[in-house]
Amino acid sequence: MSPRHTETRQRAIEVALELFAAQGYEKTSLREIADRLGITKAALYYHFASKEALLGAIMESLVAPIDELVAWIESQPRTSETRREVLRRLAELLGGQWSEWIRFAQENQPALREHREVGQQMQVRIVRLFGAVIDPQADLHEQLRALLAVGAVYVGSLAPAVGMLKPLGVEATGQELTAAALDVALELVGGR
Amino acid sequence: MSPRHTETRQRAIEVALELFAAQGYEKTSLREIADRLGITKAALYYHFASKEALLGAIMESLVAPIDELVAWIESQPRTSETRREVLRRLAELLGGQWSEWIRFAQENQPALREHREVGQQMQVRIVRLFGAVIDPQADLHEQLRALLAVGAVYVGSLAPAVGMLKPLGVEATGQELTAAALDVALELVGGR
DNA sequence: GTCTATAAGTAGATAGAC
DNA sequence: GTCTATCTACTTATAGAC
Repeated sequence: MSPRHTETRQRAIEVALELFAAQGYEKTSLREIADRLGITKAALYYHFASKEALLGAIMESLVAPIDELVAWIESQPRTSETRREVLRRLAELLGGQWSEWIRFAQENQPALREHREVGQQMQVRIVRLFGAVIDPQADLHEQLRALLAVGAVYVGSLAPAVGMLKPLGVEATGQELTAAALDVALELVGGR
Repeated sequence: MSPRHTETRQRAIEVALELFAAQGYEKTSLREIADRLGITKAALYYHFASKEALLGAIMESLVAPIDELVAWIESQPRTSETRREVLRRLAELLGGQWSEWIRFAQENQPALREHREVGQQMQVRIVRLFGAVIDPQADLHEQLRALLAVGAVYVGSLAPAVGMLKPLGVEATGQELTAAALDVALELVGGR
């Protein structure tokens, strides 16, 4: 059992998230993380029993805000207006505090899949999030539109991060794209 | 210079693509690839000067069909109907022969980014593909709708592969989702 | 074209002092 | 909590025989 709330431990989680997102999980060595923290590899092992444990700690810290949103969602009535509000909040989050995690998850799917408990924990959240937008009573076509609505919000938050806009000659800020994506998403679940 | 068209070389490319897509580039060792081929590591080095060269060879084999589509696109007049046809062909390809590559690229972004020539080669194609759907004369909002249209097709091809459908209780085949995604995409570029 | 053998490096992880 | 030192288990890559 390692200490849960030390300063170094917290910094390690932040640094590791950043490096994992930038270079990938496999490519990032514990030595590199330790160097950035100004400590040694061995010291890092005081805080985390293994590299995988460090990955787990990152997930824990990221899963908390997701749980809040999911809890709020599931406390709401399953109306069309709730679905629209979910999309709004999702767009907000994906463009904001989650953007780093999205990059991280996007670039480390193999690692997350390998470490099962860690990865499935996340999968469950995502499924519940999607579940809040998809009406189980609706017909297939409408369900798929809802699925794609979430996809649109996702793509809208992803494209600017990937630097897809400028090479295309599209003069838009990330915010503009996110807003446009939300428009499209709302339209898709709006019953058209 | 290694031989370009030997049997073993071709099989190596296929096996490597499969393993890289399944486990990630870093996690897959040359020993593992060699074992699957029934040869030794050193023999593999006869065909590819390095691990990175093997990655490059994979890209080469995948880039060819993309170039064909892009060439066709750019030979067509820039009409609204062309854009719609591009989306149709894109959906077809993403659901078919490209699906393995998409998975591969999706899961190996860090590796592809690191090996510059290899990764940017691909980036160029993608930009040209998007460029065929986005009308440079249109206003920003319409451009973003086109961007999201491609995103929808992409998500439509991705979701079934990721196994996102069943956990959500959505009873659809990959084909149905791909078709629905195409519907949505066409709607998005259809002038609302 | 494929092999054996081995070089040279780096990873994750541990022991034990301070 | 952090250190030095070390272990083991790989990895990519090369040299040279067959």
